[in-house]
Amino acid sequence: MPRLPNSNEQVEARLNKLDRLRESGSDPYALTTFEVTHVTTEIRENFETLEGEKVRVAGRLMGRRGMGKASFGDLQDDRGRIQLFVRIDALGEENYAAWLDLDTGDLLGIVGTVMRTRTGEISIRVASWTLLAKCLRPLPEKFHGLQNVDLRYRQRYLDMFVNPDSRLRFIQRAQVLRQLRRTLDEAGFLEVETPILNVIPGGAAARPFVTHHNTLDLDLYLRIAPELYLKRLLVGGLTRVYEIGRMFRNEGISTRHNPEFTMLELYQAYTDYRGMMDLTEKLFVACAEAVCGTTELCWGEVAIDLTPPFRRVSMRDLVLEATGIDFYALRDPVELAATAAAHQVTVEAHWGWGEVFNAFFETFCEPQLIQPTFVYDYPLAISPLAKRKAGVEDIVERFEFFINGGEMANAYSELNDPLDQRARFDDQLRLREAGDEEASRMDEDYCTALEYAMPPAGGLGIGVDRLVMLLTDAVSIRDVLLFPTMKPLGVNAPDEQQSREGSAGAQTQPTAARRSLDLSRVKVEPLFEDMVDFETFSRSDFRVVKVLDCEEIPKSDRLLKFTLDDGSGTDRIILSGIKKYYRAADLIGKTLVAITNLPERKMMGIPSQGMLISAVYEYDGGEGLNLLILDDDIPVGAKLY
RNA sequence: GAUCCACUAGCUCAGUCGGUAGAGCAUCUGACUUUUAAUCAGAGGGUCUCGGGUUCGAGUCCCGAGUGGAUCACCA
Repeated sequence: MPRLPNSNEQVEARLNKLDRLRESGSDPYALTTFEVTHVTTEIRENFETLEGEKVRVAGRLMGRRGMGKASFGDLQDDRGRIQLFVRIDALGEENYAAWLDLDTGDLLGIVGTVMRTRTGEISIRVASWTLLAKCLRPLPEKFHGLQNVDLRYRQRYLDMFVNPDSRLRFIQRAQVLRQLRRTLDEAGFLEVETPILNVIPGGAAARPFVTHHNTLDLDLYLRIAPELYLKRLLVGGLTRVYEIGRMFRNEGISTRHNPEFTMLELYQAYTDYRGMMDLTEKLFVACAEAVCGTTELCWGEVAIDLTPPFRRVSMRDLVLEATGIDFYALRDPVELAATAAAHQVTVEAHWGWGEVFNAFFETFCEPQLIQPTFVYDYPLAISPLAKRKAGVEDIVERFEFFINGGEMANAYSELNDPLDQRARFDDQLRLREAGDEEASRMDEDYCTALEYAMPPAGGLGIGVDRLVMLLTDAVSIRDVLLFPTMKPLGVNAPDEQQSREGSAGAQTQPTAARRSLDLSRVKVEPLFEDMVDFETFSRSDFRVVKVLDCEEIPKSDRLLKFTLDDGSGTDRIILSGIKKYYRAADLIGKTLVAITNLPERKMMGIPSQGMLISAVYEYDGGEGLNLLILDDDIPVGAKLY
């Protein structure tokens, strides 16, 4: 019987070593401290002064090369590796034997002197060592590391100590965050924190995650953007604010999207989107120099040159250049539709000029924006929080910043006209009512804030994960997230969670129908080929009914007797042959569907007034059946069409 | 959500035409007092992701499921 799940002979061998250690009185998990005087990289960098000196280092044993009465090992700490040199005559026979019993992955404290080997490798001659924690599982292959991307994400801790690139990437991520803060702090910005739990998710067009506060009995949303809170702070008198934090959007996952991601948003009073372009340049250059030491980068197959100034071009000019169409001169709806059709741009029914203009940009221009490019002057229709551009109808002062065909930043001259803002929210509400789930919601308090006057300001949002991807040459956003969102495996899988909750007592249904089915074993009846006309169909009266009482018919092994409320005020009795699928008591109070205008029929001497509707199918050779159980909110007597 | 691809030992990967499951690293045993992807000799280790089907016989062919990856859609 293995002592650990997912055990194997290698795990057992390590467990046996653990047993021997404990029997000999040294518990490898008992130590609490170890004094460390140096890290590995320091020793290598300062070898001249440290040679022959005593050092104390700690880390993980990664490689071992035994030579009989002497042996080598590689000790890895958070900065790098250093070689250990161990000799039997330094440790004594017993202690040397214990050293040989160590495994790769074990965490060690080392005391020794700095030396250089015959081949020139800077090493530590081990005088004594301590096992700080025993590693019970074998390490991935030492040369190739951990390649399986699934395992790298699910077991990031393994990935991090086995693949140096991975560890480096997260160190660089921290450098990016530090540099963003440093640059903004030096420019007089104040870092603030605004709520993640929002009553109204605003500031972007995205589907939110919903959660619930029990005490307030209130549905709350995880923020999709901090924008509306940060701009309230401008009203409050702060002139330069920023927030770096996690946003949550309930949307697809891709190499550039994760449901939770990190965004930098900042607002600066008394400037506009041109000021934000300058600041974007400054931030990108500062981060590139801090992390890469240069502004000439490589991202996958492409060379990216971040040397300022970055290209600035209007959306109008880009589309004109790519397609020959001047959207500023294409205001007629009929002409617009014809142009879209001619260019095979798919248009949705409710789209106006702005949406079509944007679709042209996205289709014909966006993928070509490889080198850093500010695209400015966006359609008003897709920018409900941005200020109108003077002199051009339906255009706002907004830019998006692109690198390698992807959006890296988004900025506006912020809309501070309270009446216009209110009208824009109203427009969004109309879209929402028309079914656009991502249209903004009205934020009454935000409108009120604007009524107290918000200074003219520029606002900027930067996708921090994408910036880190660029600076660390990562192809997938998951490579720059420590723990990217994954579907759970094993005990945490959704199916298992359900069955656990079920066995906890809340769900008592014993039926075969409730368990999850192996769909490959389900067979259903072929669809009918004979058609029924609508009139015939609509003469069948399907009604929502509630089970007032349900009892088993004593002498029948199939029948249950239902007393039903069908909304008519008179109880309806229906007998149904589903006893082997459901227990009578479990069905009391359920909301079901019955057909109520069938001729009365006696079963076991009792008249049955209709049929309850079930789903039937063949499962594994036998019959499968599920009664249609509806949401209890549906009113009794409601007619089904 | 759609399409394509992957899943074989702890890890990295082979596996031919459908015919007894392979290597390297790792592990275990032995040799070796300056190696560094140490070396040398030997041994053990497999629910071929899961469930069906075809077949005398399936890692291999077919169907379904799971997880992951890529592309597309979505993400103004």
